[in-house]
Amino acid sequence: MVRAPCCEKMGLKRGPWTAEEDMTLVAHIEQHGHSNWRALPKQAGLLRCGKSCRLRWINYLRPDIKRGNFTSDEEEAIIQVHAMLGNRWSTIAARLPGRTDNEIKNVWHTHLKKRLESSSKPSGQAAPKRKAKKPAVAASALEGPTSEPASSSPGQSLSTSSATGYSMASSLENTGSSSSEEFQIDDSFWSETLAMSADSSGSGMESSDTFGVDSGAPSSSNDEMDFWVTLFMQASDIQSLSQI
DNA sequence: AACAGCTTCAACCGCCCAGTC
DNA sequence: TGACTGGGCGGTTGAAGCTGT
Repeated sequence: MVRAPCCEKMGLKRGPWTAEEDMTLVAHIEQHGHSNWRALPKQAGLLRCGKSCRLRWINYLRPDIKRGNFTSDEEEAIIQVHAMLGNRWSTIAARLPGRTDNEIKNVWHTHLKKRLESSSKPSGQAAPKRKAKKPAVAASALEGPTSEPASSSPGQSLSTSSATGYSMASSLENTGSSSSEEFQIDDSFWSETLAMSADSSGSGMESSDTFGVDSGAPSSSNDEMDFWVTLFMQASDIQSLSQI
């Protein structure tokens, strides 16, 4: 089967988006929506392929995007869900309102993965050479309504302070672990968790929307995912209770 | 001050899957 | 039923910025 290339390369622009292109794209989507990504750039007069437009919109221009550093709660959530699901970035992103899969992926590879790796090593060789530093680069490029000045200050660690006012659901806040503590799954976790899941099965588990997110995804395909996420969150509650 | 090395992140690539004809 | 299309996802890349020497 001959598959057409995702977009004709000829004459299409690549690379960083200009503010003008951003404005054009946003204006077009606000006016017409994005029912057809492939046709969109032509309709909007953009010399970009549809995929590129989609990516730009999803990862950067969407009005509900939350920019700026990740809160420690968000980081914890990523670590925890990643521990269960692996590199299911879109699924993880669905649990973090305003965050994109791409952003989460980047944070994972640049911060969290190293953090976990270093924590698993013998103490002493852990810390990255440098502290996290700059504000989000591109956020400053786009003076959009949702771009907020990255709240980082020199020397700010990767467990970012949040100026967003956003906080994760209390289930995470109650885990009793500070942001610097690493999440670990031990045997007691699974025994407690599985026991609990047996109890709760069929008895109306809490909404799968543990983070207060409406992922918008049809439940059928995400049932399994939701199950594990919910399971995990409940287990977190168990652990926090046991620490009281 | 200049340079090299490192880090970050926006953007691209290619594959897969679901929907449509 | 199979071909085809469009959208979505995860992995990777490379330019820009930052830090250390």
